[in-house]
Amino acid sequence: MPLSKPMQDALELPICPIEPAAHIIGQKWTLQIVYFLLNSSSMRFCELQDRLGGVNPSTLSSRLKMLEEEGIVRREQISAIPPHVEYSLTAMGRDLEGVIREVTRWSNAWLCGSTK
Amino acid sequence: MPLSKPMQDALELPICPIEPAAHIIGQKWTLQIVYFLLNSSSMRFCELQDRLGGVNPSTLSSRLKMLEEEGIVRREQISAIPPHVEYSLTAMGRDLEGVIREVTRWSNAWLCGSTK
DNA sequence: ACATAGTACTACGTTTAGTATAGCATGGAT
DNA sequence: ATCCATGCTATACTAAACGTAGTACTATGT
Repeated sequence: MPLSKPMQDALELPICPIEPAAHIIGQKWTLQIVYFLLNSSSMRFCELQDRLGGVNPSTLSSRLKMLEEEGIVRREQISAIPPHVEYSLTAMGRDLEGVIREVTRWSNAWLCGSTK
Repeated sequence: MPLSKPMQDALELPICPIEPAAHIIGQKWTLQIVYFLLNSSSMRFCELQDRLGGVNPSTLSSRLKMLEEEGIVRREQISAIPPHVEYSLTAMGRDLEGVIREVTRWSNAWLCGSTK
């Protein structure tokens, strides 16, 4: 049954419950970044840059900053020699595994479908 | 030495299997459009516009066109009176339900967590 | 006949997001 | 001192999304 909304729709159009998530996921590179971090526990900036195949470093930088602010990615300065930075997923980020799994399934079924 | 790049790295960078899906999903409004169409079997242009809360009609138009080309959305001209257009999901689009379900779960767990 | 309203858009000009390319800062190694 | 690697930032450009307005069609009211 399609959700029919009576009279109060102007005031409170049924809020789309995925809107805040869509705001994060619906940005370029977010899903791919999470995908790679899920598979490798931690990665460096340049490593991500290589894997993502041609993302521009400004975009990657701001995307990682946003994901850190949202609590999805953790940034750690490693003071070893040579010092560097490692990015990994928080619990919140790791919990996106279900989303990634479903996206992968759908992608394999309908987009990369030739090898099903 | 960190990963030195011989000559064949272009050949064997593990391709990200969600890239084609991310290209579709990682565009503004796509997830919300699919969410609403999953819940209502078919919707009109203006109805989507209202529910999405302030999407610009050019963007909605091009997004629907893209989704139709990808095989996710079906567009039907209804020749009743008054004539209008109805948008609905194809089988490919309906199969995104698992993705939407996981996104909803994650969103409720971490973003809208206070309520529900 | 003419204006008004609903539906589904398109057109125009502006802002924001993302891009290509280059360069900077730090810390070894040579 | 010079070179390289890492992790970015800076600059200038293009593409995506935006707000607002308007068009084309049909129907309905005056």
